[in-house]
Amino acid sequence: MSLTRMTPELLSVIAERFKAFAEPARLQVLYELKSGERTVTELVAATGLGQANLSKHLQQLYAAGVVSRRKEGLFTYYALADKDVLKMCDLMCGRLDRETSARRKALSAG
Amino acid sequence: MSLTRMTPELLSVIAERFKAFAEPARLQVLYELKSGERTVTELVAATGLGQANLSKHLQQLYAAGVVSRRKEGLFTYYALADKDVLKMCDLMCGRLDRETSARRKALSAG
DNA sequence: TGGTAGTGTTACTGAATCGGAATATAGTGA
DNA sequence: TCACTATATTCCGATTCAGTAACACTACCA
Repeated sequence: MSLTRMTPELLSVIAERFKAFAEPARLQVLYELKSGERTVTELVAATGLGQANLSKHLQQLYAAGVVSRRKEGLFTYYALADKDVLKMCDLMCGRLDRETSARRKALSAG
Repeated sequence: MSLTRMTPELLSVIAERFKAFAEPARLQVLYELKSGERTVTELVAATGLGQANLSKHLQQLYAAGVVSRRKEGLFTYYALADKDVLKMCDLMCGRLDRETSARRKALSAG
């Protein structure tokens, strides 16, 4: 929210971007792409998602600027768009970590 | 994704957290809370959202650990849970900034 | 005690969305 | 050209979700 003005349009765009991360299947894809670019077939095998389903998720991730793609013959290689993608996930996971450990502490303190 | 293992349950939890940010109305609330805690009535006035609608959004934000709350008499004061909430938004906005400026550059170069 | 204001909850409707099956498209090789 | 493979797209049923109206609850005050 460092942006100067918060118009409804801008809020929608930001919400769209977050929505890209707000799905287990898409997070799973990002997790797989962490170790490098992958073809759709590889991602199907790694995630267990259906090909059509995965393809649609990849379009969404691409439209949201979360992943990049590169065509090579029959194959399409997908990769994380930049480092901030993982930073984003780490930040969210960090929040989770602190929360669960706080809850653990609260429970043990009883 | 710094977490060691990525189970389906964990992916769901993370997705839930992102979902809290993935809505213009909720982002608007977070934007308002940036400058300090607010009552529900104040948020209704500031955002233009219906009271029932806003109340539900606040429950979701609270359940996701994004905001904290404090009751005082009739009023309930909501506030951002921690600094990482804004960090998250800034990170996303930063991505947007770079992207739009890159697009601008591409257009002017084109 | 009754009334009022702030907030939360429930029931409902329309819109968005996920997943799968079938189909379409594009590149490759015989 | 024909078949085959990798990927994208369309259509559909089921589920989820935002918004609204009506109602419930609770704290305060006369």
